[in-house]
Amino acid sequence: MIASTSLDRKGPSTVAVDPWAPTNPSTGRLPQLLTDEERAQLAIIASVVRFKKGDEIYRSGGRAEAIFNIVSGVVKCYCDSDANHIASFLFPNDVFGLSAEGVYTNSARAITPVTAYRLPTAALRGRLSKSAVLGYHVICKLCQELRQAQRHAFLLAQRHADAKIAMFIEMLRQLQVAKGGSSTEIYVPMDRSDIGEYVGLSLAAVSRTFRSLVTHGIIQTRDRRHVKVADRAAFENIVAGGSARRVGRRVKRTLRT
Amino acid sequence: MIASTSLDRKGPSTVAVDPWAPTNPSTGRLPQLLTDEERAQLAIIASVVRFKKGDEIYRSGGRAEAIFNIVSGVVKCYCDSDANHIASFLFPNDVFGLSAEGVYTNSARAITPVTAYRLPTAALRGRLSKSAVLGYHVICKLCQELRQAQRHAFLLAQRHADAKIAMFIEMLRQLQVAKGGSSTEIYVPMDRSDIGEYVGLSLAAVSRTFRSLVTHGIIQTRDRRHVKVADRAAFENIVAGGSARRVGRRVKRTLRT
DNA sequence: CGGCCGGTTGAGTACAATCAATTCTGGTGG
DNA sequence: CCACCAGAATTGATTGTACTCAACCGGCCG
Repeated sequence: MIASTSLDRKGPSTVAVDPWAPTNPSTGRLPQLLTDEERAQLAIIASVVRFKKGDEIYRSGGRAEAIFNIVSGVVKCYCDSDANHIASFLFPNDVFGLSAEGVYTNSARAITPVTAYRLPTAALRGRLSKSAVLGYHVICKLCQELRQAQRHAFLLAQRHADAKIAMFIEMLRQLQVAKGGSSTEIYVPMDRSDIGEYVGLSLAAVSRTFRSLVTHGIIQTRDRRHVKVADRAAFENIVAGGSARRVGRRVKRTLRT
Repeated sequence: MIASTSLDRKGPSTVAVDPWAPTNPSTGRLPQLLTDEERAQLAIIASVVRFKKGDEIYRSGGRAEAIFNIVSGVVKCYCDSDANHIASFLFPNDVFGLSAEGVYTNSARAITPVTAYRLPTAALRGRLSKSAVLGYHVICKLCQELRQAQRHAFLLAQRHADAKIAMFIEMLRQLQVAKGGSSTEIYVPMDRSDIGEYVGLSLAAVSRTFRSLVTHGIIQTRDRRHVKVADRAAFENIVAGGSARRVGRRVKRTLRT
């Protein structure tokens, strides 16, 4: 039950901005929230768990005995009712395991091999009742997730498929930049069907939209999991709500007719 | 700057469930989170503010110097970029004023007359750094808002207008029940256009969908702001993803053809 | 009384869902 | 190493739904 020290990690790790502290010009990268001290403290109550691609981590309605903090890999949280809607993708440094009244409110599954810290809720509550600083850091992280959920809702509210996909790609790009990765070639860890369930489109529509963006010269795809933005101006126009057709051919049909 | 005592309120007030404490069979009503002591403490740093219907409370990008806790009335939080998407409606006992790096991340406007506590962030941070218990209560409330945002995303991901509207009505009903109000006649404080911006439909589609639900006998409308669920079974079927057409006429076109 | 605002209704159109056929890709075993 | 297979992804054809544009209604206020 003690965190393995074979990982070159000091313990659970999260990144987020403080909601209230004004910062100098933001770099796009996010600072580590927890102090080394806190991470070491949390490591004591944490265990390290691994999941294979496709493994279920927990199921909606199950007793919520732990929350998780991702070390490496990608996880999806989804509603298994109805049309398997994906509520969020979670990446290294993210925390997941949202519950209410001791019961998980959604299901989670690894979409790549995953290594994570598992933090029993009982022990965590104990820490939280003692350390106001740790509580403050948790608040910062929750605010971050709340903003992320609102961005997701905004994405879902877009009417045009190309706007949804472009926003989704932009989201991945920003994540990658925040981690210090390349900002030109974007890695897409999830498959088309997961993307569809996240952005609210059918699998076929996702595929068509990618193709359309490519043929309009807005993005390039090296393979299914690597995307580059080719025409940044047009791309950002679409993210802001314009459609590929409008952009591609100078306001073709939308203003005429 | 001191909270007026003319209100019969003890101070800021929030309701939510503890994410981790297992509870006895949930009643649907939510418990007060804060102790009288905490509310009194917060009242010291809070001031009471009032807004008229339509007033802007803060604007996206403005310096976030306070968060708000609603005493009475309804507020909408929205992105003013693009197509005025509404991120959330906020009701009495709710908290709003989400920010990042000291700047509001969306705009807020009163859609009815509103009374609220205004809590300066500086003072609040001071409290949070001292009281782990208060921090824990804030965490509970944030988890609540996070679940709410995920429900919103789920609603937006629905493909059929009637499912969106039915889920929206159900959301209002649950809110009203949680406050101990009637569970039969549901009060709808916002106008059609706000509903459209929240559920991701055009004003016209919202209007049509209400009409369609009425003519199918699923709901009744006393006036624009009062709705009753007439056929609960059919209604819940729609909330679960079925369409009014399928329900109204025994799986008409969806399974045939 | 007239104008305005929120809302309703109608006609035509665009876009994504659906269903289905086909290709691509990565993995496995001969 | 290649043939093969299964699942993922693409593409095509058709249909349905919600958007757009536009006219119209009804209450409210000046």
